Amino acid sequence: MKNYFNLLSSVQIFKGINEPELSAMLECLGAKKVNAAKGSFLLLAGEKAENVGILLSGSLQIIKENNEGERLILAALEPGQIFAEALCCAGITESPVSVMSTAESEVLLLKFSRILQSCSNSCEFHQKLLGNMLRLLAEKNLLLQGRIDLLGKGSLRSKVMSYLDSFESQKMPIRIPLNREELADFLCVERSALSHELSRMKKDGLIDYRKNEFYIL
Amino acid sequence: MKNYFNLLSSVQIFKGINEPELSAMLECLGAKKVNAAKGSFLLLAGEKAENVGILLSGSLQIIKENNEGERLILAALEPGQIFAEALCCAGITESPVSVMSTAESEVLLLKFSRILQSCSNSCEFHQKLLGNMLRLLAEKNLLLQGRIDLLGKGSLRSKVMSYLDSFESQKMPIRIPLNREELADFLCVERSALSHELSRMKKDGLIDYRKNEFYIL
DNA sequence: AAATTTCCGTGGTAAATACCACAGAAAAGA
DNA sequence: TCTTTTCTGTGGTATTTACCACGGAAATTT
Repeated sequence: MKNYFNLLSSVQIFKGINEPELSAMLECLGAKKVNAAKGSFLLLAGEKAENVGILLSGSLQIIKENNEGERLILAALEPGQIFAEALCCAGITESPVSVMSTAESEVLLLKFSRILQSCSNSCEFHQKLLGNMLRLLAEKNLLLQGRIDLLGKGSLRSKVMSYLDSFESQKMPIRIPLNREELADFLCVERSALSHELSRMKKDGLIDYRKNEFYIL
Repeated sequence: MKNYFNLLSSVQIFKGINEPELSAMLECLGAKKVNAAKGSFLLLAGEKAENVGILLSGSLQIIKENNEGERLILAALEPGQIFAEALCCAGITESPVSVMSTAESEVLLLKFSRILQSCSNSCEFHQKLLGNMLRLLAEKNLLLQGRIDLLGKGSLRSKVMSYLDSFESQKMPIRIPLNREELADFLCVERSALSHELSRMKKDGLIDYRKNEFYIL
């Protein structure tokens, strides 16, 4: 497990916990490393999530199938990210989503019940762990809230402005990390409709842009 | 404080904690009851939230002002509901929202730092409290996620269907708790556009409804 | 460099939704 | 009961967005 220390120490859920403590904790938490072949599932919709997962290597997708059988990709996970934490914390008995490995992946599973209960060794870092967990959930909460604000905007134009405003703290050539198609997906609109609106906004003197460098005027 | 025991025991954050334990915990948590006059603010945008609030009586609104100075009401709280928990847990130093009392209100404030640290009395119910907190945040998380799914739907028709589907476990006359205007707000569309689409859906044989009783056909 | 692929803007049309106005139904009050 | 107010549906028009098709720019590959 030690070869993953660098990665694990960068995982938000273990923030502020250093190596010797971490090793003890992993023991406490019933950590189990599993390998997932490409195309295999770490969690199926309908199951109960008993473990919080940490992706060590490879890649995962969080997938939701609607009643028409269409697969919607809710998120693509990279190494270091965690999954199923909200399901565990909420005690959901029938997961609405599945987790699929999209490559040969290594995953660390932590028993959620052990996260909650202070372990028999009563290791002093449970508190830190719980604080981290709270912070993670709360941050995601605020992130989701922001996304709802944005999606609730009536017009495509205000969605774009909201999106750009979310970078407000930074200096002006705003370099957005999404290409047009990804931005359109994020704003839940058509790519070409987005392009149309962007050029209208440029014509109206609201913004300027070249590829993914934007300026609010 | 005792006169609020019935209310407090129904507050999710105290679920599973009975009266004698609760009294001790409130001490632990530095609970402080404050009265808020109508129109006064319990938290201002830009401040740091240090306390988790529980509304005992009266009513509160969570308000966000955008850069055009328009006030958007994010939520209206009723007695028994809590607020500022996500801000506290995420350690946000500049709240993006304000909390205003819209009536003569009584509020219980709990120091967040005390929630996190196991208190000197090391009362055994901190663990339960933390578990409740995790659950609350996670449930809200999933709720928000569902709302994003819905808002991301392209058409008004699929928004309506998503909304109705969310009641799927229940038997058929689905009684929705919102009137047309509120439903329109929730779906982020115009009320009259919603009415138009509803009657089209009825004409197309997808649904039937009378006032707020709906049937999926 | 040439060829291929991906990305992006644009025109035009169809469809969806917003917006306005109004009227009847239902609910609340007097 | 009568009045008043709120809620809901509907018609009509304006606006917005989706959708399709295409071509040029930029990046990638050969």
